[in-house]
Amino acid sequence: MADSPVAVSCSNCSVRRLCLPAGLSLAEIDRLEQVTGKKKVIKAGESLYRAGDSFQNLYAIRSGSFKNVVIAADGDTQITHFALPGELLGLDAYSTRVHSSYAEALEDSSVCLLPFAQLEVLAQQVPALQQQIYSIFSEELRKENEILMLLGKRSADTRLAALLMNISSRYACRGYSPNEFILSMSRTDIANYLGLTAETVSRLFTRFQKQGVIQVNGRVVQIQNLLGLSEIAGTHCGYEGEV
Amino acid sequence: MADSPVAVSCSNCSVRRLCLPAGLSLAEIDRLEQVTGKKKVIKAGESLYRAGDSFQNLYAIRSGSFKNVVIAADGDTQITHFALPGELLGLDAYSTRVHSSYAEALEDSSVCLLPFAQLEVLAQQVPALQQQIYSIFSEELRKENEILMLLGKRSADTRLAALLMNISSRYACRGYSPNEFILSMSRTDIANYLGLTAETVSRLFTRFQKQGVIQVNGRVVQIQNLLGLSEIAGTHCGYEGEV
DNA sequence: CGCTACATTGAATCGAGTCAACCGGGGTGG
DNA sequence: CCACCCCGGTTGACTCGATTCAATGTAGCG
Repeated sequence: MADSPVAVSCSNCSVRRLCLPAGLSLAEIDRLEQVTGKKKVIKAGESLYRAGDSFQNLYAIRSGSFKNVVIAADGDTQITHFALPGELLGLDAYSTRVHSSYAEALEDSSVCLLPFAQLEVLAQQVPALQQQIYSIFSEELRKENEILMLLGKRSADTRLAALLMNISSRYACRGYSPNEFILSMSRTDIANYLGLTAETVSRLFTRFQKQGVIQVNGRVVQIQNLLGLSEIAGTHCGYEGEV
Repeated sequence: MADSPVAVSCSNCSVRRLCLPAGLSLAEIDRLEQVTGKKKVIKAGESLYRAGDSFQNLYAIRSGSFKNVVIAADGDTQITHFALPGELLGLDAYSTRVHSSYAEALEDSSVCLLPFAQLEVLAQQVPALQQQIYSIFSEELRKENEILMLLGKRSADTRLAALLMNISSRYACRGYSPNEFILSMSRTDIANYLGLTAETVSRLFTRFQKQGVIQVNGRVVQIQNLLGLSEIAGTHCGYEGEV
């Protein structure tokens, strides 16, 4: 929401290190910027795309955060990802040409539109971009594997601790404090993502607080004992090397 | 195991429809075959690659089946995928250049080696191949999302029913009977994949049998009431459109 | 001011895990 | 050839973590 109306450019974007331009030369970034002209602002609670929408763009988050949600045939939902600045949304729609999930802003946010048809052509000409796209796809797969491990094998407290570690380290990557942050998602969202109920998540927050590993006040979280938290997470700290 | 020693070629491969050549012209497949020369046979229980191995190849399954397993810091494992002929293994290692998971043959199997460095160069020249690679990556992401839903939200019986539906439909895609098949994985593997214990899986098999939806004898499964099974799976049949 | 949505807390329930015993087939070695 | 063991699978009894249901608290907003 605090975005000035200046032209969008990767070269002065604060998350370029984490985003599509990573690993590209200045000349290559120049060419990329011819594709990434448009910016879009999304208010908290609004959708960037919906399940069923035709696939046109990838979206690179400039600021804010999103939840990515898949919907089962019976209407049940599962949050698969909390996305932060620098991350790409919409990758899973490429093969079917239709979005099978939706992305909803957790706070007022802004994104770059990346028309995939154009991006594809450019990647054909710029090997480094091609490689970066593969890299992002591959990294997404690796991250999903970590979450599978969390949902398949871990107890409730381990799951929540791992999520907190993960968010903390991703904020740190983006230059924010790893020890104090505001969760942009509700307890219900956290519970959905972790395969738990909101009640369980709430109880865990108060338990962690009693144990002295964190301090919670609504959505404001301070980590007071990072080591303790990582022990609860079982050294699966932030599910390792997450961005 | 039943593979003759003829040269590997995509054009006469029974799973080319499901694999990398899908959507390529004959001329393009010709070029692809210059990259995919080598075949490798893997015996049941052996690894195709291990966690920590450097990333050199993608592997396309010609025959047999594999489990893909991620390993946590504490040694705990999670099967993320049961892979069948036509599917690609190793995609998640691209970004780090190191395999973070391992792939183990569930039965005697054979694979094509796809040196990624060469594949990448070829994809740069052949847009249809480029698109097929994106498509496979994207499809993998979509499939993982379905599994997340399964692990995050579903009861034990729903999980197993969904897996059976999934395997059934994937066999059907490959020209085998959807109603009678031999599971190539152990109960323990199924349990690990579904986030359950072997005991629970075993109990479910006998319960499904008592309910008359399937007939089980060790690893031989006959589906007797597909509709009933899909109802237990909650219409999340085979987690939709799986290959 | 009161409505609504989100969050917390408590008590009771239940699904799946744990622990342990047992079965049966296949391979090994005496 | 048979005895034995080992491993995968099955079954039962008990336990426990997380859900469910319900009540209460709290903050933001028209």
